[in-house]
Amino acid sequence: MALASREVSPARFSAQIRSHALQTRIMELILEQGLDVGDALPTESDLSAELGVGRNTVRESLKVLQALGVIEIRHGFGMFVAPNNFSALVSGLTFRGRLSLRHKGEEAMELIDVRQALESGLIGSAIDLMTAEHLADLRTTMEAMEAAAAKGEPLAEHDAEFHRRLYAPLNNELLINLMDVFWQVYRQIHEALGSGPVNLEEQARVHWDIYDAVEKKDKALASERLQRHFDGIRLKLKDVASR
Amino acid sequence: MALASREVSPARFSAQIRSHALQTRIMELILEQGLDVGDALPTESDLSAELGVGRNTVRESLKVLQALGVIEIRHGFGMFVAPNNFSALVSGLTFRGRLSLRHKGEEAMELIDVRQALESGLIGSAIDLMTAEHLADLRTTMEAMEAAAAKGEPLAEHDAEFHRRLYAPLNNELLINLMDVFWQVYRQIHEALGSGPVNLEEQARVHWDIYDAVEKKDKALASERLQRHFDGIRLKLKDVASR
DNA sequence: TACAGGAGATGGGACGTCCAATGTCCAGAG
DNA sequence: CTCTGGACATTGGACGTCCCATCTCCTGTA
Repeated sequence: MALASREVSPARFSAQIRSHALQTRIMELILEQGLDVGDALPTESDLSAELGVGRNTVRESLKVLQALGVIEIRHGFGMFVAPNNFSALVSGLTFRGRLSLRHKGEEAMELIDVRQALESGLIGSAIDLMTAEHLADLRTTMEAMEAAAAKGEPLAEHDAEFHRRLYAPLNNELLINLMDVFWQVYRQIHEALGSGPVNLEEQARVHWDIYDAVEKKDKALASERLQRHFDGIRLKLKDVASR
Repeated sequence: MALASREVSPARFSAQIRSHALQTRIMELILEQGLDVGDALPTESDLSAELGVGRNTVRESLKVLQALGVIEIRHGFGMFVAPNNFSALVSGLTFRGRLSLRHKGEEAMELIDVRQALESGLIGSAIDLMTAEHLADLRTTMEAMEAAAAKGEPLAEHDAEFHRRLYAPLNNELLINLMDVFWQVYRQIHEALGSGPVNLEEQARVHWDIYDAVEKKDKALASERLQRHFDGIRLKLKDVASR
């Protein structure tokens, strides 16, 4: 990590800078005009005229903003300031992860590490803030997961829901979104590579263990069991990557 | 491959799905052809022909992939699989943060929460893995920060560098990138709102405190001081947002 | 050998044209 | 009067063409 300065030709990114500038101008325009989530943007033609660039160019920027979750584009209707949406990251990160799996799956593993750090780092606060209602929600999710496991259905959705609800007490939408992103990336990578044999009951049991620890408000135990959960995921990933 | 299911997509998001599909096709193409970081993609014209869509359309997708950090586009030369790059998230997150700051600054605060959770949750592992060399790097950064503070220069860069190096031992690039993103977003939001009076010496001192705890390998103390650091940031943000 | 500059390739961008999806609104049926 | 269906305007989606801007590489000259 000694290399502090990556060699960069000065003009090498001029084009990127220009197009990034256009995106920024559009965002500034939204902010300056006081538009809020759900409000409509000017039409493509208007923007094109207002910004003094061709419609194609403005469209490229708009597509980027859409991909970044800044705006929502609805064919035949208009463009609107988008509600919080991090699905953008999923594509990029998934690509990254899959690309890395060609080598040793390092990046995919890093992703799990970050997820683990976030979750086991925050479980304590989540337990502190957890109400009976939150706990009931969590239990409901677990029961659904168990039922799905018994029927041999995939647990993916229930798994995601469990983690979402586990941290709902923190009332931190950014966190939920981030964890969702990580989770989706993991799932997509796993899907793309074809999952090995999965033990649904085992999966459900691990989650029940976590739930029990949370119910008992035993932070240390919950944290440790989360760690175990992620260790399992890591192992699965390593197995897939080594093929 | 190219599935013939060109059936009607009556969904409200058919357009989004179509354009997302194109992006995915390009990424699949990269993965299938075994391209690695730095390798060149086909030219825009080739892609346009190969994918059976117009050049403008393919360009829109390519711009998105560029924004997502998947590819790097160099004017007059070609397009290449990009090295890890998270600058994309910065735009989206910054916009989000500024949008929310107009109201209550919730999301900016959430961002701090996530950062705090990540950092104070991972400081333990970082300390475990920290070598003498890492520590020396950290100290160098601190000395630079102190010098800057003495000269009345802004500490922003040194601050970022400190946090980067603090977690370098984990050898997790994704984590470093994420923290960088958060830091940049925070800084941009702060800039956009105009920062209040800052006490440079105080800022440097807080970081020295953290450094001392790390040097002593006192995980609990380091974690606590990190918490204090973020509490300070949170306070500053609240102050700015309330004006 | 070194440097300047041209050639060729490639992305950047602008229009213009037409297609497709969506919401609105009005006419006509009941 | 109410409801329904279709015409219509609006707006984004896509494509083709043309030309410009920029880069790398190679050639030729000093």
